[in-house]
Amino acid sequence: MTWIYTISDIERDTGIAKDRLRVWERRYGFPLPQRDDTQERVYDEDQLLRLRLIKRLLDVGMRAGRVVPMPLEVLQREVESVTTPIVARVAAQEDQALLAHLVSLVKATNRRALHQTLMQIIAERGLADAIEEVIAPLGAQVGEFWLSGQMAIYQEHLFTAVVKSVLMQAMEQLPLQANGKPPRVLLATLSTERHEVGLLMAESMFAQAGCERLSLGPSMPLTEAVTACLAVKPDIFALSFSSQNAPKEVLSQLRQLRGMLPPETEIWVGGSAVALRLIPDAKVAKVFGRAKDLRDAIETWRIERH
Amino acid sequence: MTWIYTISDIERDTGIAKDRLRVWERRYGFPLPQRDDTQERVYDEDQLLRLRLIKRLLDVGMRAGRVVPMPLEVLQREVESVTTPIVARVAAQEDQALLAHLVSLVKATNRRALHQTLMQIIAERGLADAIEEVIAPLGAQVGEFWLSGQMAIYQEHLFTAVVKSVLMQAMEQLPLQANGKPPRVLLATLSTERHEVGLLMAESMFAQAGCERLSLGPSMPLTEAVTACLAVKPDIFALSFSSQNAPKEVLSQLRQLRGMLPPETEIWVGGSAVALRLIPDAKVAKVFGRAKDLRDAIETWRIERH
DNA sequence: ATACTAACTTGTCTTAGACAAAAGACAAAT
DNA sequence: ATTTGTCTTTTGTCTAAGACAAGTTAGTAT
Repeated sequence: MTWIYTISDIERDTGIAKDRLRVWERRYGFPLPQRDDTQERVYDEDQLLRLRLIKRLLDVGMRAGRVVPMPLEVLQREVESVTTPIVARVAAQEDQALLAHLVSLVKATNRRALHQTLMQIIAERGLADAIEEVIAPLGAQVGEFWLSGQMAIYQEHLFTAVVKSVLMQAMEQLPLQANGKPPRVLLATLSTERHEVGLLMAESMFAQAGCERLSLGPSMPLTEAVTACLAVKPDIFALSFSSQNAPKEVLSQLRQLRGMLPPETEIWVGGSAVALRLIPDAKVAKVFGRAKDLRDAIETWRIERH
Repeated sequence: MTWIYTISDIERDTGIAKDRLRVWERRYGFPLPQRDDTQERVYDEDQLLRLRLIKRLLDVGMRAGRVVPMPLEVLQREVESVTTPIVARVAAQEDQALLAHLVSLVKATNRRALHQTLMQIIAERGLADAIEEVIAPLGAQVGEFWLSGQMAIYQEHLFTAVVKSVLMQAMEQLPLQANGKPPRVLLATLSTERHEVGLLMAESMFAQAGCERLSLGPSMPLTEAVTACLAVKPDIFALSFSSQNAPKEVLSQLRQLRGMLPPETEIWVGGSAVALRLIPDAKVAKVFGRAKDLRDAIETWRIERH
């Protein structure tokens, strides 16, 4: 069975806006969908696949004029060359076997075993190290497998669901007396963001450090995030942006936020969004590339402020 | 300081598509934004506020032509009159005080106390009863408070975050030997859906009943949900639709699903979406209005099939 | 009352042109 | 050799008004 898609379906699936799809068609000649009886665009499976790869390459900063007209094989080659080095350097040598095992559990949709194994790793290494050394690298690897078609989206979702459950459970099991120390942190993702795991990993790092934390969960409208921040008055407002976000949007939202929040509230951001590497001056927000940096930054904050 | 918004900001914040905003302007004369120096629409705080209320009334099934032109005061009155009766009938008399207390914890953004109290209630009543008697009614009440403006969105998010954590934790703590019984259930929400709590409550009910369950979490693209279903071959595919979904979309997605899935896979749906009340025949999907019905249905399924 | 048809509502699609912001290219200045 | 400034190209999103398919309501006939 082969499926067909409307322009809305494609937008929902790939995150590429309708206007953008139409203008690509006009300018680059791709995608050139069929039309139905009322002249409306009808896309096929192949086009969806290509568009997913295109989105991924745009997300890492390539330009539309170069990427959009590429045939499927070239796209696959490009994506591979972009992602392979990431996966390779993401985990320590000695954990590669463990990662392979965990990946196999995801592929077998073995929820129970995956959950147990991850909980055990957290028990052995501690929450922060488990995230840095195993969970984050595993997430990167699962993402790459999904992209290259070696893993179905539902398996990636399953993985995400298990990780969420594991992290929440692990945070609840942290010793209680460690909680409530400064800095006070408010966590959220803004409304364009659909990925919650990055935020949970950040929250876990704060929890491990004993910070007093309050997570609003995913998808807060910008204005509401500001309201929350003014009410809660945290020391730090922590945000997570996945690579699915348009760089433009990320920067504009961060600038708006910085303008609306009182200057004494620090903004810390993390995640895989490219835009974060482009934030020019630290006056807007403090950017974190790796979980480890977050741990150090909390230490530094405490030394400086207390 | 008063903020202004572009049409994109408004779309992001309210979830109303740009096309829709423009056509409302043309047809109903609202919102009539100012224009900037390049003739682009500039919305103000008041318009955003009105649009948020309008969206809520549309979500409960009112028609655009009636709602969109309403002035602010009328909108507020309408919202109030819609929500009050719902809250009144939602919980048993003897739990009203408890609910009021829990609401006060949400309003005080007291995450810790809320979490502890809910866990305690689950320990006393069991997961299923706690959901039916306390968590679901509380959710309804929080939703209505949010709707009527007595509670900020961030407080609703906070509540949601705590409930997610509580339910996940509670499910993990269920006795292991109770798991693995039929029916096998696959759970998901489709890609338009942003609300995860309804799904988690459903999952909890299945978990309490000892069903073998696999949750794909929120926001699965329709075609991927089908792929997952064909791979996992569950007895039941359970879906949750919140009221934020356009009724049109819900019905069309359910019809598509029913067409794509093998007939022996039952489709069970629940949630606050208005469209669910319109599903005419049980051939498309089995609809659940209350958590209790789900419990009964699992029993019935077991008797009929085993 | 019920069923059927007709009229109205409403959201989303269509077209093509315009333009601002970002990125790239390249020369001049430090 | 790097930085700085300017010019050009790229790219996404805005604009307009029209069309139409589903869904909803109203009206008529049975």
